[in-house]
Amino acid sequence: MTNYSPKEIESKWQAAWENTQIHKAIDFDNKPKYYSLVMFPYPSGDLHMGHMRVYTISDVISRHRRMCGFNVLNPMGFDAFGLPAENAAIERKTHPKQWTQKNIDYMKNQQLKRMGTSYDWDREVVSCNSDYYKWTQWLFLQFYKNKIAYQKEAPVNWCPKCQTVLANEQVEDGMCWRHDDTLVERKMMRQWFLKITQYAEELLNDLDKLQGWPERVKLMQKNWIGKSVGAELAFSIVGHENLKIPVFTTRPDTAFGITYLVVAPEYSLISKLTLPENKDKVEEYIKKAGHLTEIERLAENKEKTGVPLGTFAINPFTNEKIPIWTSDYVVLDYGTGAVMGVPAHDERDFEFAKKFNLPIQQVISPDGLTRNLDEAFTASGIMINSGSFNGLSNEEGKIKITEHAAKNNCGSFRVTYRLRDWLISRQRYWGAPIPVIYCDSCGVVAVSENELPVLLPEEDIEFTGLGGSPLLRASDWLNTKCPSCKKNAKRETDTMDTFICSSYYYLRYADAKNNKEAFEKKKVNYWLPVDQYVGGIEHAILHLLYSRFFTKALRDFGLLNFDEPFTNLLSQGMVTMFSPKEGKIAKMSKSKGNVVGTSEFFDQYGADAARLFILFASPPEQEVEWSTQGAIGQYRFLERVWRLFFNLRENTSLFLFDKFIEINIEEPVLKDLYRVANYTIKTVSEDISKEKYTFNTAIARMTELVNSMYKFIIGKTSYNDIEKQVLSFSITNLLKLLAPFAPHITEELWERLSGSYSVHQQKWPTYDEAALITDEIQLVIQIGGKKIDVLTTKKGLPQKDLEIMALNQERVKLRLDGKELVKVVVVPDKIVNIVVK
RNA sequence: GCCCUUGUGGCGGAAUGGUAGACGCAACGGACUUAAAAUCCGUUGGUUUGAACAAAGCCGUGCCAGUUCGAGUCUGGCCAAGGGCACCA
Repeated sequence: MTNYSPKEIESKWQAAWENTQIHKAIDFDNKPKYYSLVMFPYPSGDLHMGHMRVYTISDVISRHRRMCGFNVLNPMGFDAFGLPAENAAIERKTHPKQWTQKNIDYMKNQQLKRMGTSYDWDREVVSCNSDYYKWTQWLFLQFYKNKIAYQKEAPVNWCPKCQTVLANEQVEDGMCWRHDDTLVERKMMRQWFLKITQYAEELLNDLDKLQGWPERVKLMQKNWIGKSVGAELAFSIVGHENLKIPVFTTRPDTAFGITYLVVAPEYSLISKLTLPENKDKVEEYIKKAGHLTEIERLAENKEKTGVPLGTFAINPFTNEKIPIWTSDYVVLDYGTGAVMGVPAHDERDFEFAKKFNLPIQQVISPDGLTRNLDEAFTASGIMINSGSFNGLSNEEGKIKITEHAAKNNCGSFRVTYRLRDWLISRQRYWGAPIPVIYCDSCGVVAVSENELPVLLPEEDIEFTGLGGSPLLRASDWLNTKCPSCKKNAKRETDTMDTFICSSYYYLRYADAKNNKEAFEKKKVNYWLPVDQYVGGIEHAILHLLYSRFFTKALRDFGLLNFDEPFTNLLSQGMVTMFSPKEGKIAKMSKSKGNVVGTSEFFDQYGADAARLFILFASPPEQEVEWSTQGAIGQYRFLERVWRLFFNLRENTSLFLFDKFIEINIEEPVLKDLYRVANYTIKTVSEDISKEKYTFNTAIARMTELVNSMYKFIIGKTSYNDIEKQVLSFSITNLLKLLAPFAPHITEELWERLSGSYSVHQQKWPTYDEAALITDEIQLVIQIGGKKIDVLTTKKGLPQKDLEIMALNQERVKLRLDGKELVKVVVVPDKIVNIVVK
């Protein structure tokens, strides 16, 4: 017997798989297709055990589905544009491209392949290569043509560390998502946006179609989209007969209680609406508000501030003059950028009115009475002080008031979303250039499709990190001719958010080498949607929302035929470990100083053991704490499998055997082993299915089978024919069941067992239903629901017999003495519960 | 503040409303060995009675109620931890 040497066999089989191309996905194959996808990584340079998890989960699924007879697409690529490469360039004076390429080579060959993953590398995509970003740019042009990409001047989030603007989704608690210590600043800038809000309703509604998504992810998206139903009311302005201020409200029922209006400091009409004598104060206020960081503006207990503009509006319901104010508690890009102030029934308005002594008019009451309010009354109630609407419930009032406003031309029903348009320009070099040219005579002109790609200039670029994007100084590149009038013009220097690249990579995999189009429609419609997507919860909104939006927009452009890109989603939990820096268990990451590298462990114990541990230690959605001790435990399990195999081969001339045993097995211990083997096939198959994905219990069941086999063979050196069959059956099927989890050791043992290649091309086993039937059961006897005794009896006895048997047990009799028997509940073959008084 | 999720041994975690703690880690004991490591076989929730390595009892799934013959599992309330949103009108 040789020793189990993972290092040797793992590299041997990795080479064999590559040479024989057994993981190739075939376009339009006869077998049913299965698209298994894992979120492609950013090539940061070094994967650690924390990264292993997602690839392992996805690989187990891919390998299992192949054995089940699917034509599996399991691709891999790199999300290769982005800031770290550029920052590395600034620090180390290398080019971002070289840095990125070096990292990709290392991750691909030294890490992903060594883990035993089964990717079809022929379909690799690298988003920073021009044969990929050409299509990123082409898609941008489609968005532009369809008026979904547009420019606007807007208050944007600026990260001083990234030196660029960020999308809303990329700001967390007022901090940059990449720098949780860096406050995002607010700036007014002219920027490129994608009109994701046009799809808000569909993005929300189609969440219901995503039966295979975790509820929490759908809920997060729902909250992010943030639909509110209400009304828009328009207010005339005293002295400006042709102007109106529209406001959005969810409480039109409180219209009679409006005592003022507030507009955002950035509101476009603000200077027009400001009286000369208020001008200085208002301008000063606007300036101050503009300088606040997001966190200061949103601070929870921040006292309300604001100044009056001096002009008045008319409340169309009461015909009263109400003052117009500006305050930073109103944000420009939600609703209409203006709100109606109803202090009696809104906490924020109440606070504002108290501070500035504005009138408070109660119009909703729980009991119909008016009283002095100490705080805003925000609950439901009856309408009062509301003219002809008095006495209505406020819910009815919402409808009646809006209808009334519509009739009088000062309002309508309206729905608003919290979702904002996606800001996609970035003031950085290492991204796909936005294919647009600025011409003094023609204005904004799109680069024509046959001029693509707009290549990133690579020569003579200096990375200093100062003075904005290096593209601003690449004069040969920057200065160009206008596509329409041929006069001198300048290129757009902003590049695209890298989330654009990752919003369609899963489509490109279907046709990765196509140099004529982004993808052939037929191929995309064949492979997509993705059957199983695996990735981290951190993309619950970001990448997953953007990709859903892309799919819907591309469908509307006629490029594909489906509504949702990812049918099933598995959000795996993070890998944690004790961090000495934080003094607690934390997500494994370089910055927290708690990473465990892959190479050392692979060298000593093998990728198979690492894969098993990471799957075994907890269910996939939960966190898992890395423990090298625990992983060694799985290495020991593999050694046990290895030794068991050679022990049996020496003593029983083990052979490939996967037929069911038809004759009745007499020997009870052997019969039980056969039952356990079949039970293992059943449960592992269930645990690995998409309804469960409980790889931890699947591995536990296989461990139990191995333990049972050890118990069976202990002290035995010779075996009869039927024993040889049962043992061969158990080993043959164990190797197949274990193959997706531990692909190398099973391949090696399979070759030794069968002399053939490959275990990964075997059919997934089925189990012998008859073997699972036992003729004895454990009957539990309870008194008042508490376990008293357990009897082993024949299966299928009548209820009455079980009851008599239970009542005759000594331990039962002892306890029933002097008590009154109320009733006996019998669950056949399971339990007898005796109820006493 | 609003919404969601999770609370089970020393630890990670198992349990279609029916024997709580599968499987693994750690710990301990035995066999093998000159010895150690490795391996194989066991023990391991707490507690009480008992001379006992015999045997038996009681308690136990965050806390308090409820439904049920029976609750880790279902319902309501509370506590704690984690996550999402947040001056969104």
